[in-house]
Amino acid sequence: MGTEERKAREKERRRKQIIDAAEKIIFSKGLEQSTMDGIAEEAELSKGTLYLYFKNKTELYLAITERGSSMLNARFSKVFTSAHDHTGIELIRLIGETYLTFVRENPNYFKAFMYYESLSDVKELEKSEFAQSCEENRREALNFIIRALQIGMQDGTVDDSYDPKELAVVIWSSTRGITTVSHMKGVGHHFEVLDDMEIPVDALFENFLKLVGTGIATEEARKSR
Amino acid sequence: MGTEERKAREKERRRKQIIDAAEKIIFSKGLEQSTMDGIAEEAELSKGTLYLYFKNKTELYLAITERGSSMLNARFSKVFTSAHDHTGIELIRLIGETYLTFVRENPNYFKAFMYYESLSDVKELEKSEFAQSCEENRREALNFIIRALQIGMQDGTVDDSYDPKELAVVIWSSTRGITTVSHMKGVGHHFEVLDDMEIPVDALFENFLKLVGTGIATEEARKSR
DNA sequence: CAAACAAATGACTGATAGTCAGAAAGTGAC
DNA sequence: GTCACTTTCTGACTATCAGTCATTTGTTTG
Repeated sequence: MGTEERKAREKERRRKQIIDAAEKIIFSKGLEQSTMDGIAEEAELSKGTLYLYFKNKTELYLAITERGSSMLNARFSKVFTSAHDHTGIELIRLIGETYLTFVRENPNYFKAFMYYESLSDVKELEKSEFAQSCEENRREALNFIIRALQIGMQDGTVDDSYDPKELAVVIWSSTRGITTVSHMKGVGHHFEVLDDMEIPVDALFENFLKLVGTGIATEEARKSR
Repeated sequence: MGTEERKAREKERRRKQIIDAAEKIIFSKGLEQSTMDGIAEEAELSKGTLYLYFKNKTELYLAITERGSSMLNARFSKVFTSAHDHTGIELIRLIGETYLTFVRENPNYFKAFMYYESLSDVKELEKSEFAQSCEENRREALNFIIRALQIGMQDGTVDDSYDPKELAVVIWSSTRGITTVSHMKGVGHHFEVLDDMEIPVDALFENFLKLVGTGIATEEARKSR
């Protein structure tokens, strides 16, 4: 009998329903301004039920974060599956573009990422399945970059004097910095400097790609531009 | 009569006294776990008094953030005043090192920076003198980088095909990414990947510098390494 | 010294995260 | 169909804490 299965499925559906409601509320008002009562109402459930599915408010927000991070990874994955004839350095560029596009299209998920990274109650996080999954996604994302770099070192478009793992982390981190800034610019007040200087996000990203591109290119690749 | 002056001075002292207490409490327990009552007790004042000096809890934390950002800028400033015989690219390296060292020595201030950047209630921030000052500091920090780049373009250590302003923002942002990651590694749970891969923060930073160094170097500078 | 002003207090209020005893719904055996 | 049992859900309740404000305490000045 598939009762067990069905139960599990229904539990999943409830979970999704709650996350959906939470997203709707939190994405529109921000985490602080959102109440569990409000989310419960949106989900057409009582507050108590929310706590049957999520340990607390943070955990619920982490579920949203996890959803975002999985969406992002799915896009990274697509870069590899849908584009076979690219050089390593092109793949790196594509990954960067994918990231930036994601942040532009989903500023709220990125905000969730930022919140997640600002948490530091280690014990809380260690226990959370969602946080675990976020870490797993991060690991996977890094592997995409490592793969791209290795491809580049094979096809001669990436300087192989770097350790691919170390370089991957560097690229990942610095890209994260760029996306953070471009996110903040969208969100207002922050980084008025960019407006003062009249620097559009695109120019920022292009310069970053030029910098990274030049920085990791092989001698030959640099010359042939 | 210097009564007015003395009053102003005393007001400043109270302010400082409150920020000191807030720092002590918040740095030890984290923002969420800290209460205004607790801070008031530490400051040997009543809660009401806190609100005479700071509009709300966030504003008080912003004051701490501002303090941190000023400390950081003071260090940047020192790079320029205490080291005259450096090339542009060396200055860039020194600024990066200064930043990273600051984050290592003051993870709590950096955490405050991260919190600040996660805020997005624009109206709140626009009104805050502390947020304004943080933005001013950011502007100043960027100017240090721009100056270093211009020096480098003059002395031939930095590729002058970049726009110095744009490049400065790129360097600032990506460095921010690196420091964020190195901060997170210190704080635990986050970025276990780094441990798995056995990548120390120093290696990360060295690679980043190599990347940026190569990326912005002039043809000649690259050859002469 | 007393009136006027300024600074500080802490009891109070409102909001809300999180709990829990009990209601409602579902399940399955007879 | 109904009864005993399990699972899911509910919403009133509690504890906590940010922020307020009427009152008190301290200071200045004519």
